[in-house]
Amino acid sequence: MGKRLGMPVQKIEKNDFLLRCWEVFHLNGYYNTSMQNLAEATGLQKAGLYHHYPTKEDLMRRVMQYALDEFRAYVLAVADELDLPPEQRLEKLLRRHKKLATLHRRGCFFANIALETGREGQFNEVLKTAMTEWAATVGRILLERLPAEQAEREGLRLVMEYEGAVLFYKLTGEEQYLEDYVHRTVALFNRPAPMPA
Amino acid sequence: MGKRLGMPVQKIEKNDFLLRCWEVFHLNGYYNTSMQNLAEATGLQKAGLYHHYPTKEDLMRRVMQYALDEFRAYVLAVADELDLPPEQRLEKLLRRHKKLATLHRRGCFFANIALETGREGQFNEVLKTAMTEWAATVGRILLERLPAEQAEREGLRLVMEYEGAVLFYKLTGEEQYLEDYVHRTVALFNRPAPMPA
DNA sequence: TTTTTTACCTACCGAATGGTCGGTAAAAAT
DNA sequence: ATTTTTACCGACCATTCGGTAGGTAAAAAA
Repeated sequence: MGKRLGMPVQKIEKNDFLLRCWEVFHLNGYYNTSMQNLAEATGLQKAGLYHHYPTKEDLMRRVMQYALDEFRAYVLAVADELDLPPEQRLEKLLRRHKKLATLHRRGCFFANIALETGREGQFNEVLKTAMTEWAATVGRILLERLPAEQAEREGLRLVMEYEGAVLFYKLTGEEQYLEDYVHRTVALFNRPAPMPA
Repeated sequence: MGKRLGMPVQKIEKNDFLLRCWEVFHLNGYYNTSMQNLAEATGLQKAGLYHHYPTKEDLMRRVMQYALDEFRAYVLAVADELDLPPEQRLEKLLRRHKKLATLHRRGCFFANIALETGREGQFNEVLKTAMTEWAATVGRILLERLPAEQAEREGLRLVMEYEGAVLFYKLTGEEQYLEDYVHRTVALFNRPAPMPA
């Protein structure tokens, strides 16, 4: 697929490479992942990594961009499946995220890295983009059933609540926390919305 | 203050020691904190730390227990201030947690460590205790205004939403996320509770 | 007064860390 | 056919890592 030009035998496709790095970072966190770990996971040698990326931080930044792209394509894109009614779109979107979170029982990649690096951290820009975009996307779905201002607020609130649910899931291993979240969110949305002004 | 017996000149009080370690762990995370960092923060030498705690993991475990004790005494204890009406107790409790979260802009210590170490992590037991105890405490306050089952569910949900708000706060630095959370939570609680069955 | 116990230090260990250097081989460009 | 560009590797580097060994000094116990 898509051979790039001017290269001798490439051992691994770029997207495959980024995926494997993402898996390792997601599993171990940023600081607890070594370049050696990444080399083993991708089949390259450590120096091979440095040929493509000058530092670990740069590599991570690239991985985060990749994760954001995948997140958009796999989760957020559901919001544009306009053949479905908004309630079903919301549920489908939430279930996709749930599948990601439970994949290796690692929860939300962005939240993990955000809380690990945090305080004006090196990756805050991408992380901020991911989270706000997510909240905005949920808000956009809600817009079809709720007044504009309320939809936006509620989209943000739902994402917050979801991240909390993931935290409890990660701690306990109980998928029920996520399942309950999806249920009560969908239920909330299937009603005429008895929210306070 | 409480001199312990059978000791030569102690350089630092035990609680002061644990507090300083907690600060460092809270600021840098677990993996990104070295024993050297902790030594510098406490005024001891590295080997001095190992005299008191056999491994970094053991030390962290002790710090987490300390954090849990402080959390109980400073935040959760508010739930027992029965001279206040439950609404005010809830708000006071939330504001205390907010003060902790904004202290060094580091958010919730327990959530940070949970998401960093996670997957059947070394500290999950204490973390689970902290989080569920917190949710239960909020639920106990709500019990005075809501039916039992609903109070428990809502206590958990409020904690989840709070952790999500902290995540956004950490990413953006916007304290407003936390302030909004407190406002809408207290507002929600000051009404006759229009929750779905 | 001697012995024990404790708190802590200096100096060190092997392993792992992020990162560099100088190659090699193959495809592509000339 | 030659040169350039690229992907990658083995070996290495200084530093830091978690952790240990052996000692010193002082308070407490005997």
